[in-house]
Amino acid sequence: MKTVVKKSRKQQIEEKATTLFQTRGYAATSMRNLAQDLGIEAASLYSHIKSKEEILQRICFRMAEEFYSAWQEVDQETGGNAAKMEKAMIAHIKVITKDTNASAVFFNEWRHLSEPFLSEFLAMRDDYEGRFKKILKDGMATGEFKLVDDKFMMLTILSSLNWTHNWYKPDGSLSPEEVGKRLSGLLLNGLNNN
Amino acid sequence: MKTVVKKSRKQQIEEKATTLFQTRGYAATSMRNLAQDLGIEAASLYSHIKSKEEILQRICFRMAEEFYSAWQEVDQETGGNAAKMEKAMIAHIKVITKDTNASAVFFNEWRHLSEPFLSEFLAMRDDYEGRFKKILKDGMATGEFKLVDDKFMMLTILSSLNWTHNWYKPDGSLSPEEVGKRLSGLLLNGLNNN
DNA sequence: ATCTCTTGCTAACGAACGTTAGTATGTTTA
DNA sequence: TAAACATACTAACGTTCGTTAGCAAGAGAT
Repeated sequence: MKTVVKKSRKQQIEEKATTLFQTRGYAATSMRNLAQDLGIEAASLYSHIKSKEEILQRICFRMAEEFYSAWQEVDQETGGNAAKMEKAMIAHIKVITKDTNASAVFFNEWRHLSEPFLSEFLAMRDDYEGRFKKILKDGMATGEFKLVDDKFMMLTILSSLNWTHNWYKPDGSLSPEEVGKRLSGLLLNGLNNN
Repeated sequence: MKTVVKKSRKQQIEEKATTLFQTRGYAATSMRNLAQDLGIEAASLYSHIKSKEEILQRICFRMAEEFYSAWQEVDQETGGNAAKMEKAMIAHIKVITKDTNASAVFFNEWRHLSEPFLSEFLAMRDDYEGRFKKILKDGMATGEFKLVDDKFMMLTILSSLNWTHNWYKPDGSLSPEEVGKRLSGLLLNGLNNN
């Protein structure tokens, strides 16, 4: 026996929109496209949502929240900075892989947010990136890490992590943890066989 | 004395469009936006170009050509696969940093190409990615590289490289070569201090 | 002097856009 | 049973979109 949890219409709209925004992009997705995919008229959407941009806002800020709450796991790590970095990378990957469509929208479509949401979004991103930089700086101070430009390094790490939404398949052989471990192993120890 | 090379109007249009496509996205950039930035009327654009999409096509395929011709340098490398990989990464970074705006369009807006251009574009991308995978496979066969999933590794490398267009500033302190060397050093040897 | 090329204009086209108003119907709650 | 809510409709709004037609003026080439 399985219990069917009924999704609210608003949630259904958000999910279809996420898929559409991911494949066609926010600006190239029309409300009529979205309505058609749901089998209703475009005007009917407005019984459930306030505007097209509201959908984008909800997607972007929900993802931001998920990245933030996943970080709690990282703060509990008491080992060294290498261990902490690995935890951070795995936590980050877990969030991305849980919903690759929403992640794609989060990473690619945020620029279509209007003010003040855009500024708020960018401030959160800066803060989040700062957390990675802090681990790097701490690890360099203790000698765990090589001395590199922390911003450069942070961008390299995050770009590798953030790209996973483009190729990760939930039905594939790799679990999110496994992907995170491999990525951290790679970035921390390199490809060369020493 | 300096010689002023007069740019054709078509070229000027392409350059302004590149900047606009990069900041607002292709779909969210209107021909009236573009015309206004050039100080003319939207209809006047059509004395020089056939369509909005033609501009996107020219940007995308010009960049593709540049990535391909930069690869010649890589094929001349006679050292090991680690050296070859470094050459490939530097060549790739050089192309990106030469025009970060066009690179951004190339990486983010190609999906708005219509057929048959979209298929042609994707085929080229597959081929290009295959070249990186080949170096990885060869290097793993000779024992230079650790045994990893070559596709996974290729995606990680290219995502790190391709993100540079987002932060590289030509007037900064790092030359393209320097960026490429640091990135390859990082990915080949890792961050850990051994 | 004529022709062609470049460059730009005004006016307008049909289509698509996001959104609102007003209404109807069935379902849940009080 | 009545009120409230959820859901969807038709019709239409004002705006913007990419693009075309037709015309005009200046520059360079023959």
